[in-house]
Amino acid sequence: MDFSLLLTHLQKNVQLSQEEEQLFLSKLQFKSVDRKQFLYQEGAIHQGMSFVISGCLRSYSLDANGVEHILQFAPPGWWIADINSVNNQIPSSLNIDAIENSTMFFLTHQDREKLFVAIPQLERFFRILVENSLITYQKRLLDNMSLTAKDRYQNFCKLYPGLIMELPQKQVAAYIGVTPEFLSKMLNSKQ
Amino acid sequence: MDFSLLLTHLQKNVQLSQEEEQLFLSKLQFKSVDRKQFLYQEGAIHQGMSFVISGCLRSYSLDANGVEHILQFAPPGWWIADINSVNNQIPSSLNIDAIENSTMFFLTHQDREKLFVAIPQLERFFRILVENSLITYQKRLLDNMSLTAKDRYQNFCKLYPGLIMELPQKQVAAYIGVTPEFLSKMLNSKQ
DNA sequence: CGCGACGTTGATTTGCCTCAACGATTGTGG
DNA sequence: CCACAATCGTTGAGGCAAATCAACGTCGCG
Repeated sequence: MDFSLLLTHLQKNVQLSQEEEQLFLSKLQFKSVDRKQFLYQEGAIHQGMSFVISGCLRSYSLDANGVEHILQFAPPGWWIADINSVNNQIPSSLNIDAIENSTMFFLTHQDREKLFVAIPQLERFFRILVENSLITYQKRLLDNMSLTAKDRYQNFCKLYPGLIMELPQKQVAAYIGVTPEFLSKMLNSKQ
Repeated sequence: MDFSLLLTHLQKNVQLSQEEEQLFLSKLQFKSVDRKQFLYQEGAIHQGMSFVISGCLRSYSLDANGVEHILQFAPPGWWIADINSVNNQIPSSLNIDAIENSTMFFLTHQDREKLFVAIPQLERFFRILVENSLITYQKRLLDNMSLTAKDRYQNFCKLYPGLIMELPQKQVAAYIGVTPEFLSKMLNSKQ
């Protein structure tokens, strides 16, 4: 099992002792999800969060008309979860599925709570993680309120520079908040 | 100095010893900001976060055309800050000002960091706080992508039930992401 | 009182959506 | 290995939600 990606990520933010590190890693469950398969679906109570090792996951909701709106992509090195469902143990309004065949480390809510008691620094790690996440969502919300679709597309290209190549256009459209048709016209119109 | 609102808020999430509680409170600076005055402006490096005791603050950005987009209202019992500027000590892209004459407890980034070392449970408190905040921003983002202005308005009424009464309509418009003119027409059209 | 901020209303415009049709590509089973 | 279905991107015609611009009434406040 290759923990190097996760450990690098961890050590960038906090320092754990050998024992703490081992305890943390021991709680992780390896999972793999094939392309187009769900990790969790809307309506289910999601049991934990995933740290993606390979492939790519996404979380999205379906609106009243059945249209997908993508909240997040999770390429390797990213965490993904429906925090609301996991933390409060309530049915999720999100779907999480794999865009490509993917592998991940999975941490249940219960295990995470136990780890927080045993390893206070881990709580610090997740606080930092979530604060950074909050910053990006606040920025994205303001961008959605103030920018045109074209500008949001360019922002997307910067945020996920590697991803833009290998992602179907309709996924990008569902992320920046336009229809696939409109994105197509936008990209093919001069200027 | 009346800490009761803050202490209630704190005790709902974590248990601190008497000494820890005192240490925490000792780091808070009382501030008051008059109506229409800034706590911090765009371009400045924001120094900390505020817990509102009375009145109401707001954070917002100005877009390329000078239009305001409101990220958050903070009535009594709410925290407000530009986390990105505070955490990373970079110039803010947000303004924070007072809608009404307001009072608050102010906690600097430096003091908060010191407190996290002395009181691990406080790090837990803020992790929980930020996770809940993240949940609401994720929901708001999805709402912005999938709902009509009318539905967003109704959501707003639920989220800030007391506030809707005393808030100028144009502030509500700047929060839900429509022009004041359109909100006016929306509210005055039957159905 | 008079000014400035706010809400209202109307005419017009526009960014983006809807629906529909049609190639191109992919992948899958016979 | 080919045939067919499914998925995706493209393009066009038309429609709608919301923006823009402008004018005007009202109110609170210095």
